[in-house]
Amino acid sequence: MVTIHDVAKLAGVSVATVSRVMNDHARVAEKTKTRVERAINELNYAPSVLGRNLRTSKSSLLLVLIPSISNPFYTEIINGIEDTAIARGYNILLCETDSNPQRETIYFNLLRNRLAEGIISMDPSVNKNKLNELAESYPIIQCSEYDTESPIPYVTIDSEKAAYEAVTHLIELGHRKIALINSDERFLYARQRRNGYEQAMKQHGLAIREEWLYNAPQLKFAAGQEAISTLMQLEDKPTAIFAVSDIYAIGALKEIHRKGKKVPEDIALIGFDKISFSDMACPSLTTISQPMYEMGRISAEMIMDKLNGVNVSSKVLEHRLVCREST
Amino acid sequence: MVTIHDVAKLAGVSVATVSRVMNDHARVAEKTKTRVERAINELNYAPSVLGRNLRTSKSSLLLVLIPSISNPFYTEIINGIEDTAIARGYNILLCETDSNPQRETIYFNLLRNRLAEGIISMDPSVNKNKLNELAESYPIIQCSEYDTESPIPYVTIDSEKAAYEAVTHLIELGHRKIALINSDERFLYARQRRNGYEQAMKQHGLAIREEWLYNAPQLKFAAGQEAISTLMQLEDKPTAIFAVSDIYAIGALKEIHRKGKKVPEDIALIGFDKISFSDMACPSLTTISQPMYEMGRISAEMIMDKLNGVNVSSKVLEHRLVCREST
DNA sequence: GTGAAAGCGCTAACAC
DNA sequence: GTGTTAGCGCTTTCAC
Repeated sequence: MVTIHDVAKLAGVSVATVSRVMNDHARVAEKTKTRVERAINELNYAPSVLGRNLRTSKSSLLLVLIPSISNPFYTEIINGIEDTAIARGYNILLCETDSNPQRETIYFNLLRNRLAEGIISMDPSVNKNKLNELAESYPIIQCSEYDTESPIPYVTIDSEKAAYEAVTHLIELGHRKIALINSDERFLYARQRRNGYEQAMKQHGLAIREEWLYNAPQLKFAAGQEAISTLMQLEDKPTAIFAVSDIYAIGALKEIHRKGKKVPEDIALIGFDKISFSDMACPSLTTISQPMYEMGRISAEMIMDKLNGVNVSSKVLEHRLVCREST
Repeated sequence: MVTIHDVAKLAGVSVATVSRVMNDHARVAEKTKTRVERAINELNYAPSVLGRNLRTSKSSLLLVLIPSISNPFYTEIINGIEDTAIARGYNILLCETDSNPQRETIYFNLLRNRLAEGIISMDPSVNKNKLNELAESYPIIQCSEYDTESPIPYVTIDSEKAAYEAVTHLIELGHRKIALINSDERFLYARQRRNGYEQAMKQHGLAIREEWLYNAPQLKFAAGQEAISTLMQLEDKPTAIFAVSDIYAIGALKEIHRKGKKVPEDIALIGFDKISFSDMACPSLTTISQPMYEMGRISAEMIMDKLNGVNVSSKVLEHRLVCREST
């Protein structure tokens, strides 16, 4: 491995001068600079991030915590984070937590070790206490999912309102029996979307039947399919379904077809997120569009502001109802 | 930040002893050990990866290079890599290259800096010269896409044979006019799958018409849709299509429906990869299944073997034709 | 069994 | 403008 010493030797200068050239700090004579740069090129020198970090406590690395890489919702957010971070000289360390506390600890330690400078967390099941503790010393932003009790700034949408609008859309189409396919209600967004659903139902004087409320165990297509199997066995079947994720909606769509029913004629269906595949489903999915890329971009900007000592405050972005063929 | 010195002070020992306890190296007196461990817990000490790496040139970090995080094909491979790596005490630094040479350089430097110990590359458009040069000094594995000219070990499938089987499947169903939706043929897999397509056609005495060969500019649903727009304008329309990625096939499916045609009655369609969406499409997609998770697992094992000085050799895994409703 | 000290590659304060 | 040097947090010889 070629070090700063090798470069200094070849250029006939001190390591300090090489360092100065690398970081173009103090004024270095044009001639010396050229000589050093030539040496750098000749040796194909790349400064050790390790040595530099150890000295400066800066790593230009951001930790991004996601529960699973397999959900297109997250990948779109990550695109936003990554573009923004890279433009400002930062890189991303993508950490799939799998909602596993042990993995979380590993990643948290990277932060405490100064290997990373801050965290953008999208993990709903993250250890909140630890995260709050960490947030006292390090820049942390929550993206999408957040903790109402915590002072950690977040970027999100108004899930309750969005859910309210989704269900209202179904009601306006004439539906009275509307089921909800929800996630695990340990998650804030799941509770919020349920609230939105209930509000819309109540406000229109519609009954909410316990049996129309389905909580999926995992964020997978299969969960949407299973939800339909359950709901279609009911005596009093729903005529419309609000799924809190496109993933569930797509699974549901598949299963409805398999049962020989039609969307939206027999059952209307609305999803949430507007993942790219939602437009490829047939019929294409009516859904609530989240500004995923934008959420990523803003999270990244917020954390880099924090890194620079700028005060940041939480942001709630706009969602949008996208009417397509499934309603 | 609490350092090894703080622990040493509190425990009333030297930093060397703390280090020994941390790495349970030399024999440390049971009593001293307990004392040190108590201090570690009390201070909530986590050793600095930076300091350690600088000293040992080990980071327990693996670089994973992918062109884009948005493709479910890659995410499934990453799951395999991650599970395997974590089980062996390694972590993943996921690097989205966007096929951008500048980003690649950043990530390559992480390796040269000893911030990462090895690379698993899935990037087909990676700078091959640089990668080969790097491979002389560092453990590198190519996953899925590889370079025939290079000595770098790889894990992949037999794309040519798989394509041959896919097309043969269509021919056996009675199709004579078969189109190919291919990727950019700069990529090896694209050339291989084209070869497989041509072999199958020739062997069955079928004509290959230039106009049935479509090369998509990007790996997006839209590319599959555009392919259909083009193919359906032909005078001599194909009756079946082999798409080298499920992404193209799903886009194609959508566009075929939009044009009021039916799959498989009017046009049969076969994809490649068996991404999770492929089963949610309607009709569900016939496709070539790649053992993505397995490819990831094996890549990770290979690179960790290399890290331990074990010799590794390239592996070609089995694919499988999965017949579903689109053919 | 434990401590002292060198040194990994780098930056920055201080000297000249 | 440039060089000398201390020291970031850690591991590992070498003494004792």
